Amino acid sequence: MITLTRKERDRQLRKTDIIKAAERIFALKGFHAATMQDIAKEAQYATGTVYLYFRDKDTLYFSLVEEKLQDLLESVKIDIAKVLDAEDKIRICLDHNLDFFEKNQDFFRIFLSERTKIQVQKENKLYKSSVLLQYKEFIVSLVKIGQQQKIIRNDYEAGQIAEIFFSIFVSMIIDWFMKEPKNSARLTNLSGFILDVFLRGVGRK
Amino acid sequence: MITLTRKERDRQLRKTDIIKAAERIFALKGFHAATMQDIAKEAQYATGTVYLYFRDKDTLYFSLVEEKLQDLLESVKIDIAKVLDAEDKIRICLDHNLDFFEKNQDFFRIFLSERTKIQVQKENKLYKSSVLLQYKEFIVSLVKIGQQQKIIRNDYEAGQIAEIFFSIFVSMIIDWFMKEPKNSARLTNLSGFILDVFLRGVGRK
DNA sequence: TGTTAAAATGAATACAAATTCATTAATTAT
DNA sequence: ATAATTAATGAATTTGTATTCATTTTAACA
Repeated sequence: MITLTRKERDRQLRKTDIIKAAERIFALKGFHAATMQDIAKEAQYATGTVYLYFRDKDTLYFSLVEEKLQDLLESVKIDIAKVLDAEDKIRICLDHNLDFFEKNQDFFRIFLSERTKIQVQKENKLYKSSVLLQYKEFIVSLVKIGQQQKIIRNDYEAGQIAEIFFSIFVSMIIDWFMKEPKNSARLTNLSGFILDVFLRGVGRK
Repeated sequence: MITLTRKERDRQLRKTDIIKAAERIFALKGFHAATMQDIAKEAQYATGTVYLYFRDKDTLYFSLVEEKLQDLLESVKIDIAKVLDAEDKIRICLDHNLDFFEKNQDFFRIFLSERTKIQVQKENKLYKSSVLLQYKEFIVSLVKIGQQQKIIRNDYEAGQIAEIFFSIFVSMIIDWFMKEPKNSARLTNLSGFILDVFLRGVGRK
């Protein structure tokens, strides 16, 4: 049975190769303008080969989003469990995200366009990005911990506050990406600023 | 020459009809999945007729975005000029936007997907959504007024703060849209909450 | 009311790209 | 080493839809 396992591993490696290529192409051209040929070429395979690993273009796209987000979410969860203080948890979550997206700029572009979609209909199948939902749920849970520990107001809904937290840091990443020359400063340097704005606002006093 | 003018007016009316139909279809299906046939049908014209009014699909799409945003921006600017206090200006801007997007929910979906793009390449032509840029510039100018009047911190860049303001209110609109049953409460009711979070943050103290 | 011009139609065309599949190459087993 | 199995190839097929244009309908005008 060792043979089977190695085969499986090989197959997985090739899938990952294709996903990496797809990531670059989708980020560069967007979902529709990216062709399966582009992706195959980038991955150094023939067009048909991609179809041996992914049923169709949608499946490839969703596998990519799910896999990446899953990785991010898992690693954030592990690190967050190490501390008890809510503000620390939030800071760690933020740092992790900033670090992740700095290292995965291609994926960030894809992530951005996914953010508002959540689900996509094709024929009679309905693909839901369950990980994106989990991701959002996770942030809500963080906010709730903050509310319990009294560092976050509880006269506002946790869902709304989570949405605000999320949108602030996403907007700061966008802002960072826009600036030339890229990679001038580390994105993680913004973590203090973002947390400050989130907790204390931008008011003068 | 009266004939010519009336003709022009008629033509404009038909263009607006088509834009309204396009708005519904693009919002429902997204740019790529929306077909020119869908749009023509929705506008109660034949497919070819649409092409008598808009060169191609991209042009139709951009006309729609530009026209709508232009309207919003103009009306906000007019109302804002009526007051001098920065916080009043910001509140009016907010109210206007919330009211506008509540009344133009289809357009909001389109707006969302435009937000991060700004420009689109087709063949050798480059379409820039200049109004979206103007819109963002306008918010930056509001923030600067706030900084001058000392209600907004000036140790942060106006551009960044504008991005934050923008993203907070967009995220609150998304949140409102998600909630069922729709239209439960007026979106404009959120204006106080948003302004509060923006200026004072979500911290407990 | 008949003639001409403008507008609308929608089937036909063009084209791009997703997907398939008969063929070829590479691996594995004997 | 050879056969059998599995993987890869990429040209051909299929599909979907933007765009065109010959024809029909409507409006303008005398």
